[in-house]
Amino acid sequence: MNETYNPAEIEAKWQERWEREQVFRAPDRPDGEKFYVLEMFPYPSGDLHMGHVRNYSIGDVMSRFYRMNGRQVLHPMGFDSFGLPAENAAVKDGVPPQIRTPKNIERVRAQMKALGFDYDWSREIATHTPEYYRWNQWFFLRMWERGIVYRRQAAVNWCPKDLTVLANEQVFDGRCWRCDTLVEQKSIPEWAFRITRYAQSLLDDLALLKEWPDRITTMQEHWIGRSEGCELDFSLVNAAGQPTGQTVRVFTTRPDTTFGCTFVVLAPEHPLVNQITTPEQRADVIAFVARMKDMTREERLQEGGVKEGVPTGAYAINPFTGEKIPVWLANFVLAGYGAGAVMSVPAHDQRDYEFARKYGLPIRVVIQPVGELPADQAWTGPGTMVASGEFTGLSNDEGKFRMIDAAEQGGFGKRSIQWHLRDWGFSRQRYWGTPIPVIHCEGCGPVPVPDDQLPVLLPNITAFKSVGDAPLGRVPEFVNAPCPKCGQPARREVETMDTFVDSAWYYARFISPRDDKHPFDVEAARQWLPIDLYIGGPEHAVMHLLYFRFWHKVMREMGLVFTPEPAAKLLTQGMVVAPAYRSPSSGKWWSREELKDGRDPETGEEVIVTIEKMSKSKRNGVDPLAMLQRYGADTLRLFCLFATPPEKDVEWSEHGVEGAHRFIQRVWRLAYRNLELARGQPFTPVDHASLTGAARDFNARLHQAIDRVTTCIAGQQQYNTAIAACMELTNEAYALFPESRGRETITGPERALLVNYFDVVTRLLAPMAPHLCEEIWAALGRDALVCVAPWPKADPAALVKSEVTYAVQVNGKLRGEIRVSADASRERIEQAALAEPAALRHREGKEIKRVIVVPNRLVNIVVG
RNA sequence: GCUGGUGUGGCGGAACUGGUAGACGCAGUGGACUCAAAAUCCACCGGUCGCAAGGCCGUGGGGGUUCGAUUCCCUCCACCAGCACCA
Repeated sequence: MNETYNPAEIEAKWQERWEREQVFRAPDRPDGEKFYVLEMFPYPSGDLHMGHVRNYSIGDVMSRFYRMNGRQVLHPMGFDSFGLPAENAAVKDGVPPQIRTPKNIERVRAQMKALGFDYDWSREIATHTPEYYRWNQWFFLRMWERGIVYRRQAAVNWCPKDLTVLANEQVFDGRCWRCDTLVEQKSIPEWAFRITRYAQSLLDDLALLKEWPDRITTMQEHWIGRSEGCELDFSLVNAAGQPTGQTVRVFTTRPDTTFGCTFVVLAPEHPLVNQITTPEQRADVIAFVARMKDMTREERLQEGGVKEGVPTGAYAINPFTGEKIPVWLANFVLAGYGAGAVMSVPAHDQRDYEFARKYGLPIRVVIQPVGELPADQAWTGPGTMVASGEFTGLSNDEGKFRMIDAAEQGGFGKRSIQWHLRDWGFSRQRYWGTPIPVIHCEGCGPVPVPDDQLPVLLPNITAFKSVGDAPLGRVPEFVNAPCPKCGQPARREVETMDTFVDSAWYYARFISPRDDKHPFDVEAARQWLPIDLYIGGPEHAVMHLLYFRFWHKVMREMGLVFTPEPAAKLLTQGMVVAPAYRSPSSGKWWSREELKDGRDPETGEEVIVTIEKMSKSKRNGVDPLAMLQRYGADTLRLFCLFATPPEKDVEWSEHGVEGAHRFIQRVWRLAYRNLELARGQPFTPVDHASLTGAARDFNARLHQAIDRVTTCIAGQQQYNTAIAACMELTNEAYALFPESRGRETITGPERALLVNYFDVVTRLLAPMAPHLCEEIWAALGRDALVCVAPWPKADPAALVKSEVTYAVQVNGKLRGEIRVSADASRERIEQAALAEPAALRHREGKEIKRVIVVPNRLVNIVVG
């Protein structure tokens, strides 16, 4: 230990020793209480950003904390290394992904090591390697056998910039989740996972996720979107009322309002549109359908809720009233939901109401609320059924069930549940992903590649162009293959898998990452899973986290895992944000350095300052490597943890970093200055009862700090307050052992307290600032590493207070304080409070009505 | 519009189960050390009235329950996030 704190030197030293001694290596199977902590693995883009540093720092605290608490810890790391950015970069600069990716992984891994994270690197995986993706293919085949994989022709979300299909979850506000481009609709064949088969269990099991943030489970609940109701068939008739033999099926959650249904509306894409449109309406209908088709889904929904429609000229029979009602088309009816058709009840549905008012369609009230019907809008609440034939007089709740029963008996309807969740279309028209193990044969159709031919290797493409078809189709050696069934020449599937497939099960691969016979060791997985703590950003609330749960349920059915859910606890950490500067006229982003006196350097106009997530495009990023060089890993980590609780966004602050750095140096200086006194001394239990004065207070603080830090980390996961407790303790140590105090005066129990302070503070801080603590720990003469030292335990005797401070209030207002011994009787406390001079002043001349004594807290004297 | 969340000093944030609001850090002010500066150490640091002792106000606004409310209830406001014509 040197006089000056030199992070570069000590951090490299300890990282090297940790690696040499393999201290973070997890056993194949845990032989005690286990703790599996996992951070969402990164896409290796080349350099870590601050968000990663924060995410991984949190995981590292938990991992190190539980290791010191005697758990068998599994804390692995890998790379989500397939994906578009590498491929898009290749189009730009010609460096193919298979060259770029391993280089990037090396850089990122080195950066992670420089930050001192305690990963078990022997378990590293990278999803772009055949050793990994062959198991994606293996799962694909198993899921095919189970009917979970299928091929469909569907209207898909197409990102024209990334040139690929996107699943529903991957579209935000009509834009691509990755590049923010407006998504188009396109009809092409694709592969899909039947995730909807698991909709009910994905929904039900949210209840098991008690340690997931509510907002994440709520978002999933909404996304899965279960809606209960019934389907009803409406027979079609012509204008003269003669049956055409066709029926249109609608879905409704409000069968109780059917007597008020005065028209039926189809989606413009509804398959019946062509057949039922009358000649008189044909021109209007064709124009309307064409106009809707030209609009993106986004535009169609965007129009501020303007309802538009056109009559088809056809009519339907309301199955309950027998009445002839018109059939319309409207923009607000979606082909993809329910039956693509609705029965419109304008009196009791706001959309239908607006539509009916606009086009002069009849509005018929069939549910009477307790009070008045609202004016100028639909009544969508509960009530009594009126004008509803035999159901009149029932509550609408009961009517709902009776009418479904009637419809089922009449053969024109049935109970039905609709879901917002769609199947997961996972084929991607790109190169850098897992090849889909299928061969298309003219005679046999799509044929799965047999297991013994796995992996289907990704061919080595080196020339990239930006075109809208799958690049693998341009590699004849890859495409041409014999049909596994009939042996005739056939063509391989040229699309690749969505990279969310890779991340759907990687947590299980970490259990036995080198297994070349199975995706993972089932017995080891039984012991290691579920993940005890999963940490990542909330942006994956309904993409990754839904697929990940789905895949786990499939694996459970396959007998590979044994818990209903993959992760017991989820911690969603906030973003790292910083001020960003934008010109109001050009919309151009500037870095802080580029600004001239806070103004746009080109136009001189005042820039708009907003707090934004750190990003290259907004030019407000801070490079972790530069910070690492300037302050060291411990400071950087400590800042990320101290600034704010983990779920909140943390605003980057250079001042804040300096504060963290200052604290580290404060601990360092105190240690260095007292090294001679403390070296070679073991932790010495001190008899608290024998201590007096400042020494006694200090010992109490020391043990309180142990308590606080432990509950802050294990309980509420508030690392900011854990660190604050260490700072307070250090401030106390400075007060008791100031620099001015001669070393020779620190003897006996005081010397033991000094030693114990270092002994405890290095262990308490070790999960957060591990290198600093190793260095001081070693300087104290400890042989073993602090990262495997046992977590300190508070001495209960030191936590018991002999004297307690009571606040004295008069009518709830603080007036003074008294100190009484901890075992004082209620009467003694009351007496002392009544004698307190300040309180006395405030109640003189008034009658005491009541005295409230709250043990260990306060005395409130109520006067009148 | 719906759902969820948040609102505390100049700033980031603390506060157990209703019990002394503002821990800890940042910024700021003053002092010690220094030839000087930096670094460091110490002290002060919500507003307001007051020379002071001390008083009054104060956790988005208003109301309520309570001896006592940042915490519980009602209501309003602001901001953030997600979903959004889902029948």
